[in-house]
Amino acid sequence: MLDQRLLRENPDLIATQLARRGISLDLGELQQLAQQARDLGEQRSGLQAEGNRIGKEVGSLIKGGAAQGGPEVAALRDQGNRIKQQVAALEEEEKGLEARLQEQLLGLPNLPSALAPEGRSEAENVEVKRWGEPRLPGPGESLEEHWQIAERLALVDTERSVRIAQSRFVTLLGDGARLERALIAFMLDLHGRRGYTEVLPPILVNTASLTGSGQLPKFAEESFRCDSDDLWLTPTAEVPLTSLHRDEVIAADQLPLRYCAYTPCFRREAGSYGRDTRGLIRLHQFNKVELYWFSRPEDSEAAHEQLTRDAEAVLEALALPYRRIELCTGDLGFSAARTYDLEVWLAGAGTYREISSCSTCGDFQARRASIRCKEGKGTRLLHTLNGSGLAIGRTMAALLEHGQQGDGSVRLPAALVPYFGRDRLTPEA
RNA sequence: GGAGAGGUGGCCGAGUGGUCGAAGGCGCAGCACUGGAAAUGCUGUAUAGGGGUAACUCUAUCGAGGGUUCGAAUCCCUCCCUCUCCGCCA
Repeated sequence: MLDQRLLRENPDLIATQLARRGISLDLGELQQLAQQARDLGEQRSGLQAEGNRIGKEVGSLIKGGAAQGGPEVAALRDQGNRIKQQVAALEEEEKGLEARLQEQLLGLPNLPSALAPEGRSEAENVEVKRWGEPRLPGPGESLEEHWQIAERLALVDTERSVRIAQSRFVTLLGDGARLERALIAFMLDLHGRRGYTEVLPPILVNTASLTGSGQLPKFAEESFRCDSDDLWLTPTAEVPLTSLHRDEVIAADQLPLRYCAYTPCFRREAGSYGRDTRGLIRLHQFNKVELYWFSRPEDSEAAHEQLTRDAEAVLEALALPYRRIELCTGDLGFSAARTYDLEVWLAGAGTYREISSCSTCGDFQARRASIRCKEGKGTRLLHTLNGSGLAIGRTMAALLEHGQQGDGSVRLPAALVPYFGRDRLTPEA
C-alpha cells in the first residue's frame, strides 16, 4: 500500500512512478477523497473535544454539589446530546469515505524502485548474468523434456491425479516422491547453514494475511478459498511469513530477520488454460521453499542482492545452469519494487525457465501488514523481501532434463546423494 | 462440540461510571553518587492520526464491534482469542 502522506504531499511522484509500470491513473479522485476524509476527521475531532469538555464540566458541577437534575446540568446534558448526534453523523460519513479510500489504495501496486530498469513488458527485462554451461543436444542426440522422462521412469502419474483431484495436479510416485522430499530437505538444510531460521507455517491463511502481503483484494480469483471459514489456501509462503510479524514493532538491532519455509503452494492459475499443460511446470498445487527477510530500510538493497545470491546458491550447488534477469518496470509484480528472476536452463525444452523470483517490496507490505522497526525514538516501517529458494517441481524438471543419459537414466548432482541415497534414476528402479 | 476462567502499556499487575493514557512494580534510557562498577536516589519512558517552525496541542486506542450515559478500562449485547476440565481426534 502506498503512503497516504505521499499522496497528499507529492501526488505527481506517485503518478510518474506508476506510469513507469505502464499505469496511467488520475489521482484527482483519490486525492479528493483523502482530503474530504481528512477535513471530516478534523471537524469530528473538534466536536469530540467539545463533548469531552462538557462531560468534564458536568462531572465537576456534580462534585461541587449541583443537583443531578439541576438547570445547569440539564443544559449541558442537552448540549452533549446534540454534539453526540453530530459526531455520529460525521463518523458515519467519514467511515464511508475511509472505506472507499482504503479500497482504492489497497488496489494500487507498489512504486518501482529507482533502480528498476524502464520497460513495458517482459521483452524489455534485462539479463544480468549467466552461470554454468547450458546443455545442448550432441550430434544426433535428442533431449527429452522432463515430463517425458518423468513418465518413462514412472516418477509421476498425471492421469490418476485427475481422478483424485483435477487437471493441473500431479501425483509423485516412488523415486519421484522421494526426490521431491530430498530436494525440500536439501534446500532447507542449505539455507539453514546460511543463517536462515526454518519455519513451517500454516498453509491456510486468513484474509488479513493475504491483504498484508498484497494478494488481496486485487487477486482474489487467483487463490483457493475455504468459503465457510475466512481461510484461504496459501499461494506462496510469502503470505504466512509476512504475517509472522504482522502488527509488530521489532527492535532494529534484531534485524535482519531471515526465514526460510517449505510449503505447498496453491494457485488457481486462472486464465492460463492451455499453457504448460504437461509436466511439473504449472500446477494448482506445487511445493516451494521460500526465503524471506525483514530488513532495516537502509539495508534492503544489499539484502536483495544477498537474498538473490542465497537462491542462486541452490542452483549452483545442484550444478544447474541459470541466468539472472532483472525485471523491467512494466513486468514487476504487484508488491515488488524491484525483482530479479532466476531462470534455470531446461535442456530438453531448450529454454531458460523461471525458477525463482527475488523481490524487494520496500515498505509496501510492511505498511499493509503494519510491521515496524524501532531504533531510538519513534518507529518506522521496515522493509520486506522475498524469493523462492527454490520452486521444487521446476527444480526437479531441470534436474531430469539436465541429467538425462543416453541409456535412459538420469544422473543426479553429488550434493543430492546424501538426501536421495543414489546418484542416478534408472528405468528399472 | 460441552462446562468454567480470563484478555489492561515492552513485561507483571491495580483500577469505586467523572481530570484515567491509566496506580505500583519490573525492564529500559538519562543524570547523581563511584577510581570503575554493583547497590541506591532522582528524572524520563505507549502507539496512530490531525494542527503548529517549535514548545506544544487536539482526537482515538485498556481483545474487536455495537449499545446505555452529559461522561465507560469500569455497565449491557455480540463476536474473536487464550487458559483449565470433559468429549472427539492424527
